[in-house]
Amino acid sequence: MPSNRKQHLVETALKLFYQEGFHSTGIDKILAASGVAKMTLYKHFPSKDDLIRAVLEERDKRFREWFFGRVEELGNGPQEKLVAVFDVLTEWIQGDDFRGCMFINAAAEFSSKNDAISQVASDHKVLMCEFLDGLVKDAGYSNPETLSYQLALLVEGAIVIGHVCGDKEAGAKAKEAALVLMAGA
Amino acid sequence: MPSNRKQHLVETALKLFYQEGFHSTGIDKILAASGVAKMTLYKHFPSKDDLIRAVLEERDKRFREWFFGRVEELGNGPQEKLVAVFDVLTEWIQGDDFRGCMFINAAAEFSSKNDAISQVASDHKVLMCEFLDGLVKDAGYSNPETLSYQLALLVEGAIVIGHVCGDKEAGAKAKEAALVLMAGA
DNA sequence: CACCAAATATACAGACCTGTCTGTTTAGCA
DNA sequence: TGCTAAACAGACAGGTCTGTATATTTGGTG
Repeated sequence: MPSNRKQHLVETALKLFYQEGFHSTGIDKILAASGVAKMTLYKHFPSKDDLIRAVLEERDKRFREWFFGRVEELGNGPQEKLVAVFDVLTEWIQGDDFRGCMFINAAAEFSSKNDAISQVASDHKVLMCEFLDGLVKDAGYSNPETLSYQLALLVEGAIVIGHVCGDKEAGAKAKEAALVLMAGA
Repeated sequence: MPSNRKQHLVETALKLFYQEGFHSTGIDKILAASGVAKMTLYKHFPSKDDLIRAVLEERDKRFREWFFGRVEELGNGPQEKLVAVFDVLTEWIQGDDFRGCMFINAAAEFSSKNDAISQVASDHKVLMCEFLDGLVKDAGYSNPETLSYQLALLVEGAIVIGHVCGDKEAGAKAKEAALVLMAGA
């Protein structure tokens, strides 16, 4: 095992940043939790910001992999997959470790002047929207961009209400709304 | 003028916390920007957390006052007011100083272990939902709770996408979706 | 075994942050 | 004018944070 230290650092930081936030999680806490030496961290990541960016990119990769994969598992046709999006969303929100969307949280913590981090957050949301857009197009709706954007609004709304208000039913309620919008489109 | 210092502190902190985040804004920055002495701050607020709570409570008060008032201005009947919600939302998102919802941002920055701050954020969202619920009931919809929750999802979704992706049209697009949901209810 | 690169422990610099302490100045009011 | 309470300036304590320097230990490979 060559340098799985780097991966291990990202892993640990991912968990801590998500659970406690970026500013609240100091480098030392990540080092203690991972059992890695400080010099090793700074060899792989020139600064904390670089580590944060790496963590966000990893999170984006994993989350989309999980989310998209789960949607494919649950839904058979394109129409069913579209509905499954909201079942997967519900699964996520109802999970014990749910603490909102890491990218929304990052955008909240880093003002827009931190372009690099804000950009990763924005990119993630764009990729999520594009996934929805693909499903809507596959399902053959007219005006697909309109519908997919509207479904994205519901997804983001459910994440926020699920997090801020702790409403575990936010995903299920978003699903109901989505069905209305899909029926009307 | 006796103790408008306290109010002035809240004012300055409100602006800085919203623009740059809570952790990124140090006490000293607030003092420098407001021209108030440190001892004065700590006389009125025992800790930074107390100041943050006071700021959030003030923000909640002002924001709802502005938002609700603006909705009343723009809409005549209950139905029109419901639509106006999304016009006011759009106004907000399109404003130059828009940096998302301060309560979503607070919830992101303070993990749920900080009960007091998370509670203020949750309370704010509940009050916003109740406002929507009142409008929906006035408009005479059946299943008002269902519709008002769905509209709330759209509102929160638009705030998030408007912030994270910088999409100034998020409010207008949420309005379209709202009209579909209202027509289907 | 010997070598070498990687990772380690640990101390430290320097910045910043919250919160306190001390003494001075201001401003309203009798 | 003189009293009083509030706000002031500014130094300081104590902690935490990021990032660096140094010297030691590990672990894989010839």
